[in-house]
Amino acid sequence: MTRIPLEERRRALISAAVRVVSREGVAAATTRAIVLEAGMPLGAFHYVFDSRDELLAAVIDAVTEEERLAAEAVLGRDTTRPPQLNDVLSAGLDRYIDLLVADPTREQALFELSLYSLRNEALAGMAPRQYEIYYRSVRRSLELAASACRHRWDTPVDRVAHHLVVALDGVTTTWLADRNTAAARDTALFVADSVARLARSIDLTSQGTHAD
Amino acid sequence: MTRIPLEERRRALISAAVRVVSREGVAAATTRAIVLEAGMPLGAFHYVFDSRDELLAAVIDAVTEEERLAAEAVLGRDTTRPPQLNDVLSAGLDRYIDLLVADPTREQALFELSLYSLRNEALAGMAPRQYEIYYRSVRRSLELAASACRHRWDTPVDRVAHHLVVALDGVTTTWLADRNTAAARDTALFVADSVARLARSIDLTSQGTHAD
DNA sequence: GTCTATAAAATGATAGAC
DNA sequence: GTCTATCATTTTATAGAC
Repeated sequence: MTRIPLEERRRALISAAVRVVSREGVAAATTRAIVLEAGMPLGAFHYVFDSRDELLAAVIDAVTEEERLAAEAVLGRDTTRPPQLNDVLSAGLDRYIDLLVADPTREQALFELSLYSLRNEALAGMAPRQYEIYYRSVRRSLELAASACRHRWDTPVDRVAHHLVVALDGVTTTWLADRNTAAARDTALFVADSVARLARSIDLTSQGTHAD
Repeated sequence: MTRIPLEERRRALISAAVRVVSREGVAAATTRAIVLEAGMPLGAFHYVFDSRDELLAAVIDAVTEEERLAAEAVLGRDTTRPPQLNDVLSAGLDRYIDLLVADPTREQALFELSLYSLRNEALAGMAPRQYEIYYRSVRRSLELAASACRHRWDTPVDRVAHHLVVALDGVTTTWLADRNTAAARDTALFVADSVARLARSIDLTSQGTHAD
């Protein structure tokens, strides 16, 4: 038969695994289900990966990278460019909720993979790395947002980023459970206002939202 | 052999399942592992439950009730009774983080069970019920806290409770991944201050934290 | 009711023909 | 390299002896 390059097969298997995990969960992502999704024979799996866990590690890396790109697209660029920082943050959070509602199983898969890695010694260290990337990505977006609104962060931006990732995670897990979109958006607005208080205007030292 | 009452056996199996799920995760909580933990023969499992999923549903109910009691103990009663609402909230959140750090696998198990129920039709409806209980429990604690501090909530307390459950969930998932306790406590403080702004003093209409 | 033995199905991984 | 066939385990659930 025609030989398929190793890298191509690897990408195909990771891509198939992402779809299966998202659609049916980590538990259902068996080697059989994955190769079926990829249209490969079962034996082909071990051309590339030594074990299922080795594939899942690659899957975590792949979805983390996708999530990073999505986060920067959602929080980073803003077409309307409103002057108020809380409006920028609120718009970003609202767009994240749009993504969540549009594809709930994807966000659920991220949590399942993260929790799975915490239970598995072979995947130790994946979760801290995954979240380090989230923090960095959100921090970068916060710096851009403040800059665009002519604000500066009074609180170290690392801490602000941590607050925001906590809020994103919490909104996601609660919405996945209760599907109350109105409540999620209401909390997003509260978070945007609260976080915006941690910055002040560059232009006028005594103006803008005061710190206390 | 001596006959064991059905209810007693049921309690023993649920209790054993809680320990196994907490210690090793939902995936490892097989019927074999559970009856081994309970010191029963494999066949005894089906005296009580028709299936593994039926047991897991009972487990979710049990841990949700335990979590409700823990939440009210943590956020509700406060021995020092400080006058400032943000201090009461901050102390409550700090005590929750103490519990999380002391027994991380327990909190992880709650998420695993919740996500598992979302993937399984036989357990449909468990997650919304679980979170409804959390919301009610936190709302009750918020009412007590405000009352003790002679404050009233400007925002409907249902919404405040939702904000707080989001924060608790987010602090938990991020800490489980990165184990950064200092960052978790820092965000807890930020949440306490932000949430406290949603209430104002009963005594003086124009005093207390203003709403905007 | 109790519990051993086993059925029936699914899984990760591999052997071996081509 | 490719892929079928199969191994060895593990799983839920049940049958049947006592």
